[in-house]
Amino acid sequence: MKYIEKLRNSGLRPTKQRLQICEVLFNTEKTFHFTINELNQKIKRQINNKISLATIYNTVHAFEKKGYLKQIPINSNQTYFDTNVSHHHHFYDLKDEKLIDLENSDVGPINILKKINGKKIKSVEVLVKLED
Amino acid sequence: MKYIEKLRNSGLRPTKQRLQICEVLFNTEKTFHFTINELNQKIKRQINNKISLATIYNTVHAFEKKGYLKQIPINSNQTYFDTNVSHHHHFYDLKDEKLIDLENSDVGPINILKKINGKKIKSVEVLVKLED
DNA sequence: TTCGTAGTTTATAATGATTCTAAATAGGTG
DNA sequence: CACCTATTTAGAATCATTATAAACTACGAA
Repeated sequence: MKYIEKLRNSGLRPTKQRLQICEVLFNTEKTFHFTINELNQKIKRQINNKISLATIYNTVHAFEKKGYLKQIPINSNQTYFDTNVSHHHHFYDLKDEKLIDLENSDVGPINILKKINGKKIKSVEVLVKLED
Repeated sequence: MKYIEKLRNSGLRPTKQRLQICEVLFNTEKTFHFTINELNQKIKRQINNKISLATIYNTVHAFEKKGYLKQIPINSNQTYFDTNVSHHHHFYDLKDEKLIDLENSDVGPINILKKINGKKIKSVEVLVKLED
């Protein structure tokens, strides 16, 4: 299994549940956006197996801490995650409530002119809201 | 009262509660960021009067719909609002969990090169995460 | 291989923000 | 004033997320 090393290298034991979640999240050409609830549905369908919601929350948060997933800053009642952890941005379609990737190369360079004393910039994220 | 017309013009009846909330939100030099919970505390202190939480939620959402308040896109368990409705951006201090305004003029022009068919750009918001 | 221990998983309860409900109250118009 | 509708309210309901505590598992050491 190709995910065993990945997990071990981050200090996460490669358990059955984590490997199955890896399959669902990373064993695909495309990256995608999801909520915990959507992921739960996808696991049930794809792995044909139920993993406890608590485990899914734990695992997603562990993966996020290790940099395998990114949280997307958006106002929603649910938290959105992204399997694309490269530096990029998002469109948010207000009508369809859908996220669309906006690659870094599709946004001109962003220059933050203001500095905050004693703080470093960790990330710069752009959210472009779309309407019809 | 200077807020009566403002409310009436948006089709909102100028009730005692709404006027008091206006006082707390807009009767100040400075704009600020708040959660519903923080607003509730501020009302209790400043107006020395309790307004039902349901009313505060209703009013804040009504004001947001009318463009008197803006929701700030950020991942938090609580929703943040901003009394500064001009086009601007935010720093988010990850350690202190505090928002700081980033004026439009402090960010170079942002050029979105990708277009989505049939959709117009409604807003472009930048979130700059800060660490120590 | 077996053991021991710390890491994981799980069902379920708890939490906390937000929304809903239904009854009481208040604005505004005739 | 009289009426009708918008608004307020306390409290219940909802829903995502987190905590709990018991059962289970990975894995290094003996």
